Formats: sequence, C-alpha cells, structure tokens
Amino acid sequence: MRHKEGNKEKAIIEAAIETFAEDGFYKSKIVDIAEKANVAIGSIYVYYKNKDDILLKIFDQIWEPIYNDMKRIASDKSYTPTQKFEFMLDSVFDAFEKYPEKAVVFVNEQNRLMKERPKSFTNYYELFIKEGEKIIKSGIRSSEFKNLNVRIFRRFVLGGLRELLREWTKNPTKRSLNQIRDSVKYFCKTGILDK
Amino acid sequence: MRHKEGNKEKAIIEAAIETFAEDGFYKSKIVDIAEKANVAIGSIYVYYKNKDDILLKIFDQIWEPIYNDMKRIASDKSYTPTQKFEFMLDSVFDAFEKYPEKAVVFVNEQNRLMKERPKSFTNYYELFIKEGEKIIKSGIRSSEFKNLNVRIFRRFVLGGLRELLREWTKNPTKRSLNQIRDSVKYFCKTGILDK
Amino acid sequence: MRHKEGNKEKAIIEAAIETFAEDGFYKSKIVDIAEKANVAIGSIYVYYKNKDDILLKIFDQIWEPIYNDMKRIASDKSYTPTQKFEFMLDSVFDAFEKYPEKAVVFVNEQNRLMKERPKSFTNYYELFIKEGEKIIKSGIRSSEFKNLNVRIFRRFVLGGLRELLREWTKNPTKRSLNQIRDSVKYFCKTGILDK
Amino acid sequence: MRHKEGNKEKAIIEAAIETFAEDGFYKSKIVDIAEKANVAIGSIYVYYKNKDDILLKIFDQIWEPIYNDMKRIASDKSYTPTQKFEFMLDSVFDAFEKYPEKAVVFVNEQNRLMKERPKSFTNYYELFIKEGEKIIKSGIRSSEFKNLNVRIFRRFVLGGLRELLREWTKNPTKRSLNQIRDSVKYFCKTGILDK
DNA sequence: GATGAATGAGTGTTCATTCAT
DNA sequence: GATGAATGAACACTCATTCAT
Repeated sequence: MRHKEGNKEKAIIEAAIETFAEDGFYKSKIVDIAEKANVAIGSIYVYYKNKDDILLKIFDQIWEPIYNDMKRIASDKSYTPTQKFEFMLDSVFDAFEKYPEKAVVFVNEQNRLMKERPKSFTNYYELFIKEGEKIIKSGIRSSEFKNLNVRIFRRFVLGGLRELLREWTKNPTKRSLNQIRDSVKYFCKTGILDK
Repeated sequence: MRHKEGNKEKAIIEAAIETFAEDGFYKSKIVDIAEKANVAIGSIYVYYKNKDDILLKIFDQIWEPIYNDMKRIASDKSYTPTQKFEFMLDSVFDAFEKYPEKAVVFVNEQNRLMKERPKSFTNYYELFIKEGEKIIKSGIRSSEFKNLNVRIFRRFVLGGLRELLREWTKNPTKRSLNQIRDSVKYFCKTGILDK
Repeated sequence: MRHKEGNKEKAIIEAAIETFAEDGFYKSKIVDIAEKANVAIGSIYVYYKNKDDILLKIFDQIWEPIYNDMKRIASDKSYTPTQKFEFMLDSVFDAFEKYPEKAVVFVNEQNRLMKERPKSFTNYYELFIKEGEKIIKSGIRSSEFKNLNVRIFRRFVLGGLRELLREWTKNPTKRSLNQIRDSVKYFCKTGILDK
Repeated sequence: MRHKEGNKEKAIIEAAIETFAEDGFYKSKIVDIAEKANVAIGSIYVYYKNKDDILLKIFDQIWEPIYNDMKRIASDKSYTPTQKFEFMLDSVFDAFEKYPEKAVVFVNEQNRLMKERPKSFTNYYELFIKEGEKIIKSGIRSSEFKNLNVRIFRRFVLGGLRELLREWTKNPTKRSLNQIRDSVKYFCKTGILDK
C-alpha cells in the first residue's frame, strides 16, 4: 500500500457528499470530487465502481444508522406505537441535524435515482420504510391510530418531511429544525390519533 | 396557445413533456424532442431559448390553470376556509389527473430547477403558494384552523402531495388517485381542524 | 447545411485511411483524424457511428470495386478459368497499386477486426471470396486445375498475397509490385495447373 | 526456463499467451494476466519490462525451438533441398500443433509489432527466415527448384501459412492441421519444383 | 523479490447550441 | 420562420506503470 495517508475511501465519499450537495449529481464532476478529496481521479475508481455507485453508498450512509435506530425502537416492547412513531421521526431529524449535507443529497437525488435504478435500492432505505409501516400498522391494530391507508400515510409523511428538510438545508439552524420537528409531530399526531 | 393550433410551439412542448416524463430532464436529448415533435432541431430554438426554458414553460402550463382556479376560489366569499382548502387540493388533484405526464415532470424536476435557478420562479407556482397560504391564514384568523406555522404546514402538505403523486404517476388510475385524494383530505382535516 | 465546403464524409474517411495506415487503428486518435480532415471532432460522429465504423467503411471502399470487377470477369463466358484466375489477381493488384494506403489498412487491420466483430463482415469481402472460390471450382470441374482443396488453396493464396502486399506497402513502387504480381501468378499457375 | 519451474516468470508468460490469444494484445489487460497467473500486478514488472516485452518474449518462445530445428536440418548434408524444405514446413506445423495458443498470438500480433517496433526483431524469427532462404537458394543453385525470387517466395509461403493457421486456430483439430499440411506441401512442391 | 493501492495522462463519445442557407 | 449539418467543450472512465512498504 502506497502512501496510506489517512482513509481515501472516506475522503472520497465526504468530498462527494459536499460536491453533490453543492452542485447536484449531474453537475458534479468526478475531477472536482477527486480534487476536493486530495486524491487522483483514478483512485476514485479504486474504491467506487462509478459515479452512481458513490451516490448509492452515500444513501447507505444516510439510512443505515437510521434503520439501526428503528430496529432498536421497533423491537422495544415498553414503547407505545405513538412513542415509536415519534422516535422514528426523531431519528430522521437527528440524522439530518447531524449531517445536513447528506440530507441535501438525499432530498435532491434519491427520487431520481430510485426512478432510474429501481433495482439498486434493496437496502437500508427499503428496510426503514418497512419498519415504519409496521409501527403504523401496530398502532392501527391497537386502535391507537385511525384506520388510515398505511402506504398512503407513510408516503405523505415522508414526502412532507423531505420537502421541509430540503427547505431547511438551505439555511440549517438547530432552532429552525426543532421548530419543524415539533410542528410535524404535532400535525401528524392530531392527524393520526383517534381521540 | 389554446385555439386553432397544430403548431410547432405546442408540438414541441408536448414532445418535451413526454420526453422529460419518460427519461428525466438530464437524460432527455433535444434531438429526441425534435423527432417526437416532428420538427427540426433548429425550430426548438426558434420558440424556446434553451432546454431549461422549455422546462420552465412546462411548469407554467402546470401551475397557471391551478393558480387561476385558486384565484377564483379564494375570492369567493361564500366558501369557508375549510371548503377553500379542499377545493385547493381538488384543483391540484384534478390537474394531475388530467395531465399525468406534466405531473411527472413537476414532481421530478421542479425542486432541482428551483434550486439551480431560484430567480426563474417569479411565477404561477409562487403565486399559487401565496394564495394557498392566504387561505390557511384566514382559517387560523377565524379560529377554524389550529394555530399552525403556515409556512411549515403548506410545505409539509405540498411535499407529501408530491410524493404521493410521484408514486401515483408510475401507475396512474383514476381510482387510485381518488383514494389518495380522500386520504389526504381526511388526514389534513383531522390534522388541521381545531375541533 | 452549414459551410458545405467540399465533402466532409469523404475528407474524414481519407484522413482516417492516412492515419490508420500510419499509426495503426489502436494508436490512431479521433482528434488526429479530425484535424487531418479539417473537420470538428463532432463531425466525425455525424457521418460515422464510431471509430470501428470508419474502419468498416474503409474495407467496403477497398473490396467493393474489386468485387465488382470480379463479378464482371466471373460471368464472362469467353474467359477460361485460368484467365479468370489471373484477372482476379490482377484486380487485387490493381486496386492496391492505385491506393497503397488503403492496402496498408487492409493488411494490418482486417484480420483483427474480423476476429473481434465477425458479424460486421457480411459484405464485399465475403462476396469477393465466394466469387473467387467459384472460379477455382469451375477450373477443377473442367480439369484445367488440379483437384485441390479450394478453401485451403484460396486462403493460402490470399494470405501469401497479403503478406507480400504488406511488405510492399513499406516501399511501394510500381516496379516492385509488378515483380510481385508476376512471381505470384507464375507460382500459382505452376502450383495449380494440371499439366 | 526449462527445469524445475513452477515459477512466476513462467506463470506470467503462460497467462499472457492465453490472454493475448483470447482478447488480442490491445484489449488484454495487465491486471487480467496477473490474475490468471495468480501473481500480483507488480510482479509482472519484476520479470518483464512492460506489456510489449511480454509479447516479444512470447515470440521468442515460438521461434527459438523452430529455429533450432531448422539449424539442425539445414546443416545436415544427407538431406536434399526438397527434403529440407518439407522438414522446415513440418517444424512450423509441429510447433503450432503443440501450442495452438502461441500460434494465435503469432498470427495476430507479430506483424503489427514488427511494424511498430522493427528494431526489436533481431532474433529467432529473423534467423529462421534467413535459414529458410538459404535452403531455397541451395535448391535453386542445384537446379532442383525453379529460379524463383526467393524473398517473394518465402514471404508468400509464410503469409499463406499464417492465414491457414489463423483459420485453423479457431477450431484446432489434429486432423484438419494434417490436411492443411499436406495441401500446402503439395501445392508448394508442384509450384516450386522444376520438373 | 513481492505486493497492489495509487496514479493521471489520455481517449472515445456526447449533445446543447449555432448559423448559413 | 425553418432547417439540420457542424461544432468543440466537456466528461466519465481506463489502464499501464510506479513505488512505498
């Protein structure tokens, strides 16, 4: 191994996150990512199959920790469905607060890529979705939630969330994110709770 | 652009809608649009400044009629804010039902373009948003609605709507759209109404 | 049509012949061909699908006239098989004498391309081969030729011819080509004639 | 390179022969050769200067044993020129029958390399050619052969041979090679013998 | 000797846009 | 207005070779 100065794989993906967040996927140039990562162009292709592959790996980085949170929450029997639902939102908000740039990449690129390469997404995002739907269903079964169409509901909420986060990423302050978080929770609960 | 047209301008934009809907903006080629419109490449540049400009004009086609509906509804004093809110949703749903392909273009491309060219959008979409916010505010003022953060609420709803419509455009049937429409209305109302 | 100054398609293929002859196919750069042809890079792709396609078209230019000669000769009933065989060799020698650079491209690139893209060659070269085999067979039938294995014989002769022409292209003089022509004819005839 | 080897140098050249035979020189990747040889990329450059150098060494492996055969035959005074000529062809055919893949590399790559790097070939191939010409000349001197132009004749024969072997390597059976061998001998002898 | 991560010059091809006709 | 051949900057990706370990 030549040089071995720090972790190139990590440097590349971080440069890519920055670049994709700034310019969007299509306008981002491989050569810019390489420069930002302080790495030769060829090195990018040592660690990633191609430009798309970098994006896919970024999505994994976004959704894997969220999904792991979810698994823990979902399997904890001491929580009510409402609490689980709130924690689910929290884990998304927390992740985005921690890495706003990853958030930007997600909100801007994921839909397009899911459309163009539906096969690629057999992973953490899908698992996250599934886990979320399970929580809603359990709440409906226990009559804690209204009898909503689960697929429609979760899409609506995720879509709304993404839109809010997209806007937030333009000017990401902790304060404004908390305001969004509270509003969404409140709105969802009064919308979903069968009181 | 309404009457006796079998003209090039219309043929181009319709071909573009089809092409953007199918392949996405970046993967769509001007030459394909020209072929689909049965028009020479050069003719596209007679009617449109460039590729972006076509997209912008498509957005106008989407939002102008919706906005016109809105204006009519908003100024009608015989409706309550709740009725106006429902009509607003209806006018979006109706537009999407009528032109699913325009809907695809909107859901996939608008955000990116608004990010890349924020200046371009001084138009019907913005006006629609404003009108929508006014309705919410009037509902809050009359205590018919909860005292929600209007900007957050409208973003959330529009984002959720877009996500649902994006999914719907993959398999657009009248029946499924009505199901979505009812779910969204119900959810928004129980979420928003201060009963 | 912009510029229409002379025939770009022809200029490109001639530049390509020169370039391929000089550097070989793999070492030839599209940009060099473009420069030599006094044409923009993009123009090459207006007239040819890709680099391979240019090569294929060159082979057509080589073999089409030879094949047309052959057809005329083969169908002429006043010639004996021996005369036809001689004329066949002549038409190859004449073509090579006329366009030595095309000859270089043929001798250096055709085998490789036939190996890599066997599908592409359903054309003049194959037809030429077939016509040549027919002449040999008719000579065998009339007992003018020895009962040789036709496929082996024609491959041997063509291979020998190519090798000689390859060498000749390094220093192409009319005199030396005629010497080769006479030697080959003499050798083939004493080798093939059943006296 | 003969004895107790299971060594890297040999493994590399054998992998290269396979790879060049399959994909051609330009399309063969060093990394593929390394993998096939079960050797690190870097090791290839320990034993060979560069990619060209491997090819050159392969040619040596092809022509050295043939040349050694030739030397033995040529210096044996008990053979007539005709016998020597036949033995010469046999030694080429035998070599190709034994290592068809080396044959493929020779027929496909040697000409190109001789063109690009004429300096590299001060070796066994040249020596083989020279020895062959000597045999022909001695036959002419003794009036056993016709008074052909030796250079032209030997090129013609070698070229024809290569073409036949090229075809044969696509489907190499012992039977078909013997058929080719007999045909070539017969043709050359009736073509060359001054009876 | 052996390794394989790192390199970066090099290349075929694309495609939005132009402009002479 | 209409055309479409012409353009050439731009770009993702390749791969022989190197060299620190």
